[in-house]
Amino acid sequence: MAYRETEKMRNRKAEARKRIIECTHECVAEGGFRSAQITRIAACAGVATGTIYRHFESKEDLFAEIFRIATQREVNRVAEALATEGDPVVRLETALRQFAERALRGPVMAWALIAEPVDPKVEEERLKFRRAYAELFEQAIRESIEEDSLPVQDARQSSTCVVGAIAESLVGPLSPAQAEGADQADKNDHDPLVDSIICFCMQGLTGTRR
Amino acid sequence: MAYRETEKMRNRKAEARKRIIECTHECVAEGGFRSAQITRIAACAGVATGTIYRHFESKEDLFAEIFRIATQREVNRVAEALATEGDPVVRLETALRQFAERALRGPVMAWALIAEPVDPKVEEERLKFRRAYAELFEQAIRESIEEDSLPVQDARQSSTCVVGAIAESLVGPLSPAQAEGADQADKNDHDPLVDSIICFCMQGLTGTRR
DNA sequence: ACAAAGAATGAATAATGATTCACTACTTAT
DNA sequence: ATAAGTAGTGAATCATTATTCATTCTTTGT
Repeated sequence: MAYRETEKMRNRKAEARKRIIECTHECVAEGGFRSAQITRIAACAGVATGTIYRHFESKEDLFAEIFRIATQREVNRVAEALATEGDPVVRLETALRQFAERALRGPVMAWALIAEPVDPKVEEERLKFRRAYAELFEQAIRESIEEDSLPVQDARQSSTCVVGAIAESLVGPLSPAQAEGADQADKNDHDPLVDSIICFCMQGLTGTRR
Repeated sequence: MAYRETEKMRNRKAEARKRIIECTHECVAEGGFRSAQITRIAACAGVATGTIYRHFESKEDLFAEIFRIATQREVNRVAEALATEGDPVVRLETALRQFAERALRGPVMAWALIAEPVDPKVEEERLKFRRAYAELFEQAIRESIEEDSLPVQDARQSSTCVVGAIAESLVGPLSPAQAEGADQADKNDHDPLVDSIICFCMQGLTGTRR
């Protein structure tokens, strides 16, 4: 009875774990899950490959955790935008814009979260992610319909279309613009591209020219 | 000087090649490019793995060819629907419906063509595929704008949104419905799901309630 | 029937990348 | 200082697949 886990050790381990998570996030944001190999992540975090496995059961588990974290952040932003007071359609538009802007700011990560093929455990997280979005957008659409701010429609389906329209708009730019995309990252909040996407989506929802 | 390639042999080879192509198509339609391994394809086509390489330079080349063929078929259908006479907006709607129905009928193949990550040579084909669609839908949208049948908009962007809305609508059903999807394959031409997608898209394009 | 040429074969090889594990180094309590 | 226990290491292993190539089988012209 000599060694007993102490606070100091717990902290150190927690830090290592955090570092691994951050590096994985970084790798995924750079090239998607596909390019995030354990070896690369380990090197980036400054630990041995084996160390990864002291902190995570498997690559799948690690990825699932990354996914959960990244997703939570996105969903929270949208939820915030939807939680304000005022015209429900305006709130919806704001939330969609939020979503589109964030996605276009980090297209590789957005693609990884939305469409990149992943292993089952990660896919499971993705389903929760989708459900979370569905609940948010759908709910907002549904409320708007009840208030006669939107015409009657299949809220779930409309929500899907909206997410798809935005996703596709960024998958296109993905192959050529990957490198340059990072440059124009955080400067302008008023991209005409976003405007035209949002315009399409809002028209799709409202059936009203804007 | 004994053996000289004869007509009979040429035919036999051509048949083998065709069989390989068909089986590859089948495998891709079943589980995407990812699940189409050379061994599986060879087994399905009733030849040895090595034989595949007598007909195709590499897996990438084979896939590129499959992609080209499948794509050509899809694009042709849409082109046909767009080539008719009459109200350009109606033609557009018909073409979109065509596209959506076909995609939802074979969602795995559609996903493979639209969004599955693939090797560079295949990705190159995908770019051509995208360009072909862009040219079709965009052109139609552009013409409609000129005739004042559609409000002024970024035709390229709208086309992207439309493709995305449809694609996302089928990616959702993909994971759960894969198996059952095949069953309801070719029966009904009037799916309410398609209706609501098309409704959203047309409203997105026109800004008019329908 | 025979020999020359090509086609087909599939076991062996190569390449990639996740995971393990025998070992070392470090922490802690006595 | 020492022993007991834990964390970290990274080369070795395992698994998966594309690709090769020495060998066998077929076809063809004489």
